[in-house]
Amino acid sequence: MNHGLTIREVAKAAGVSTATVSNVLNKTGKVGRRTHALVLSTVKRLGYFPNVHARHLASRDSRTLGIIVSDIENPFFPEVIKSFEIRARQLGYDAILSDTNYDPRRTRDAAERMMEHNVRGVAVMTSEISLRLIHELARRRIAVTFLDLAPVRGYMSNLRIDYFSGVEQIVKYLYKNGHRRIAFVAGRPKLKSNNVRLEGYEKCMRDLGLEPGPILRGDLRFEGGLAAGLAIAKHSPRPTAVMAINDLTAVGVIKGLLRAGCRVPQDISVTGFDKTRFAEYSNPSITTVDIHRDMLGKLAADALHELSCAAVPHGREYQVPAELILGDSSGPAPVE
Amino acid sequence: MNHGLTIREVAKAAGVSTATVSNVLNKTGKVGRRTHALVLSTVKRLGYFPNVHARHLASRDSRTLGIIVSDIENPFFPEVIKSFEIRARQLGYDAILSDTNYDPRRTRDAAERMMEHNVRGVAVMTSEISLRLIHELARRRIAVTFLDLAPVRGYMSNLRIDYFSGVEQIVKYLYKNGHRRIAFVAGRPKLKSNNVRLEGYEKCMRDLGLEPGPILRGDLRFEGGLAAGLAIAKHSPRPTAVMAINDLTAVGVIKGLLRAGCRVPQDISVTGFDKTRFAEYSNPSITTVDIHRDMLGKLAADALHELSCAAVPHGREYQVPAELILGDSSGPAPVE
DNA sequence: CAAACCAACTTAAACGCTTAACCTTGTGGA
DNA sequence: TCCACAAGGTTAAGCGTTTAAGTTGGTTTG
Repeated sequence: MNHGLTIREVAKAAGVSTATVSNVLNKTGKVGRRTHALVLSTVKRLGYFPNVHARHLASRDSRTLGIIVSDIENPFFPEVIKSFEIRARQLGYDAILSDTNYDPRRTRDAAERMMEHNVRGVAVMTSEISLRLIHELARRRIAVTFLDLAPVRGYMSNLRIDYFSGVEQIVKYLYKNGHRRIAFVAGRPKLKSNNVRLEGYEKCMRDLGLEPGPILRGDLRFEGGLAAGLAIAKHSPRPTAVMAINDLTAVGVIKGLLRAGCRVPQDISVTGFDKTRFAEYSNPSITTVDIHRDMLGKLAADALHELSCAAVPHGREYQVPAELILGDSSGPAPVE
Repeated sequence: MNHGLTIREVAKAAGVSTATVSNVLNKTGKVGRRTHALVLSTVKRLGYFPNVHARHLASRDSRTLGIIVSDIENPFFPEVIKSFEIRARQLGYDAILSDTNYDPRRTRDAAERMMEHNVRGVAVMTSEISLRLIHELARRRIAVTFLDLAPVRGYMSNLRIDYFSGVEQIVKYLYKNGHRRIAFVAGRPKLKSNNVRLEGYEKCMRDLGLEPGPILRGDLRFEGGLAAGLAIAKHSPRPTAVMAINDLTAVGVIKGLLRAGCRVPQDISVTGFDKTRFAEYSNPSITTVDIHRDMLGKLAADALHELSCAAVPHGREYQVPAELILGDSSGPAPVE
C-alpha cells in the first residue's frame, strides 16, 4: 500500500545520512547551515513527509492527545472539539477524536483506541465512562481531564463549569423581572452536571423564599422540551417562567408553548443553557448562559499538556465561569 | 512516556512466542484452540493493547481513513462525520478527522497530516483544496472522494448530491402553491455546489415561464440571511416566497422578515436547504430539502474502501438523492 | 606541538509489531 | 515402514524513524 518515500531515499538524494535528515526535520540544531538548507530543499523537492507511525515508535512518544465526546451532533461539542484541536496543535500534539454516542460500550472502545494510540492524555467529555476504565488509564499513566466528574488525583484534572452561578444568575434575573412561579425542565438524572443545575435551581428558589416547581422531566433534546412545553401550558397555576436545562430543551419548550397558544415572552418567559447557536438563531432568540465552550477545549488541552509533562503530575481543578446572555425569550412577568 | 505492555511480555507470560500472540490477535487462524484461549486470557489478564503505531509500521498498512471538513461547527458536517466514522469502523478502519476552518493553509496542513498518517483514503469535504494537493495525494496512491468537486479518475471518486432535483422540487412546490415572485438568497459564488443550486433555480423558474429574481447575496450563515430578509421585506414588488441556499440562511431570512414586520408563512414563504436541525427546531419549522447527510458519510467510507482495495482502482460517481421536507415556513401565496 | 575540544557529521541499535520462512510433531495413505 | 502433509508452533528479518555513541577534521589552548 505504502508507496511513500522514506527518510533513506531523501538521505541518499541529498547525499547525507538518515540521522542528518532526521535532525534537520526535528530542528535539533545539530546540523550545519549548508547541509540544513540542502536537506530541506531535497525534502521539498521530493515531497517527503515523515511517517508518523515510525516516528512515534522510534521516539516512544506519540505526542498525541485524545478527546472523547458523547455526541458530535450535540451542538455542545463541536466548539469544544475545535478549540481542543487548535490548542493541541499549538502545543505540538496530534489530536484524535472519538464519539461514544452515549453508549458505554462505545466509550470502552474509545478508551481502548486511546490506549492503542498511546496518547499522552485524553479529555473525557462524557459521563458514560466506567471506573474500571479510568483506573486502566491511570495505570498506564495517561493524563486525563474530566468534565465535572472526578475528584482530581495524580494524573487527573477536572474542568468545573460554574453551573451554580449560571443558574443563580438566571433565577435572580427572573425574580427581578417579577417572576415568582418558575418551572424547571430537567435533563437526565444520571448526569451530575444536570443535577448540579437542578439543585442550584431549588436552592436559589428557596433562598428567595419561593417554592421550587413544577419540575418536569426532559431528555436534553428537542422532543423532551416540546412535551414539557405542552405540559406547562396546561399547568395550573401556570408558571410565568420556565428554566430549561439546555438550549435545545428551551427550543422545544418554546415550540410546545406556542403550539398550546402561549406567547413567548409575553405570557411566559423561557430560558436555556449553554449558549449554543440554537439560542441565537431561535425565534425568539433565547436567554441563556454562556459556559465558554471554547475555553473548555483549550483548557483541557492545556491541562493534559501540563499533566503529561510534569515530573510528578498533580491533578488540578480548573474553573470555567458562566455568564448570563439575554435574549428575546424572556421579559417581565405578566401582570395578574 | 510509554509504560505500556509489549507483545513480548504477553508472549512470555503465556509461554509462547510473539508470533503466536500476534496471530491470535489478528485472527489468522494459525493457532490451536487451547493456545488461542490461553493467549486471549493472558492478554485480558494483563490488560494488553497492541501499539497501533508499531502495528501499522510492521504491516505497512495504516488501515486508516481520513476525513477533511471545512468546519465541524457547521451543522452540515457532524452527521456526515459520524456516519463516516461508524462505517469506517465497520470496515475495520481507524478514522481521523481534520477541520480546515475554511482556510486553505489549514487545508494544506490537513492533507499533510493525512499523508503523515499514511491513510489509505481521505474524504475531502471542503472546497478549499488546491489542485497541487490533489495531485500529491494521487501520486501517493491515496484514494480520495470529493463532494461535488472533481471529475472521477483512477483514485478519485465523487459524491454527487442531486442539488438540481432538490431545487426543482422546491420551485415546483412553491409554484403549485400559487407563488410567482420567488426570491433567492445565494451563498458563496466560489462554491460549485452553491452555483448548481442558483443555476437550477434560474432554470426552473424560466421553465415555468417566471422571471428569476431578485437574487440576493448571502454567506451561508445566519448573518447573511438576516440582511437578506430585511432587504426582501422592503423589495417592491415584494416576493411571496424566498428560497434560501441553506437552512441557516433561511433562519436568518425568517428573522429578518419577522423583524421587518412580515409574517411567515402568511405573508412570505421561506424555504431552506440541507435539513439541518435548525430546520426542524426553528420557529416556524422550515420547509427544506434532505440531502441525506448520513448517507454521504457512509458512501464516502464505502467508496474509499472500494478504491483502496481494488487491484486497478476506478473512480466512480455516487449519486445522493434530494428529498423535499415540508415545514411550517411555507404555504399558499397570499391573495393579492 | 600535543592535548583537548568542538562542530558536523555517520553508524547502528533500538522502538513494538507482522510475517515469511523455517522447524516439529502427529496423522494417514501407499 | 516410510513419506507426504498438515497443524501448530518458533525464529528472525524487516517496517521507517530516532538517538546514543562513535568518527572526523579543524581549531583552540596550555
